[in-house]
Amino acid sequence: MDILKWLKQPEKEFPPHKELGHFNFGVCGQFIYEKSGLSQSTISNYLSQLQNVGLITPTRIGKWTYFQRNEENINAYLKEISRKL
Amino acid sequence: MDILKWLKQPEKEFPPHKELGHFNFGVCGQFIYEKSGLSQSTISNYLSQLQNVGLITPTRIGKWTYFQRNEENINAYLKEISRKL
DNA sequence: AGTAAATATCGAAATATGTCGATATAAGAA
DNA sequence: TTCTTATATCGACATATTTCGATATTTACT
Repeated sequence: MDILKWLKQPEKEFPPHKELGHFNFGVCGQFIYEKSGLSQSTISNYLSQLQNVGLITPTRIGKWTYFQRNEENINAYLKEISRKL
Repeated sequence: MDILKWLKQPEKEFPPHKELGHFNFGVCGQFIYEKSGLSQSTISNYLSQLQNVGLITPTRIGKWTYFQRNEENINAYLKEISRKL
């Protein structure tokens, strides 16, 4: 599952958001679900775990929730990994 | 389990090797086992998995097998992780 | 109020991982 | 050759992770 990777370049990986017209808040869950090939519940579960550990930040706008990378925490996590390895 | 981390600075983490007198080939499995608090079979299993994926390199000398970090592969792995994240 | 779309939650099943004890193998020492 | 020590392998079990379908919740639209 390459969700975090996809979120690096949303315009490259996903169709445009009809309502919003931009990716400033990341990508809506529906698109991630559709691209993933997994079930909606599985993806929702993934996304909420990524939220819980702080690697992505959700923004709800109307019916949609957009998910964007939290670069700060991702970098901190990478540093932690490189300390462990 | 911080085996890879321990192997970064063997002189700091382990007693000296009686027979060898240095850590040029890394640290013997026995010391890693003793420090770990896990069973010998578990540690041997860990070590062989780390070998299989190329993150450590074993050197058998007499009765002992010494394990050292494979910095090249560790760095490649870190890069791969940072691409995925 | 009623319906539809996006997302979240719950419980279950399948699979993977971590860990062990017992046993095997390899090498040096007696 | 036999014994001891270091390491590897095997089979089993417990726990964790992945994934699902069903259902609940939230929000907008009719």
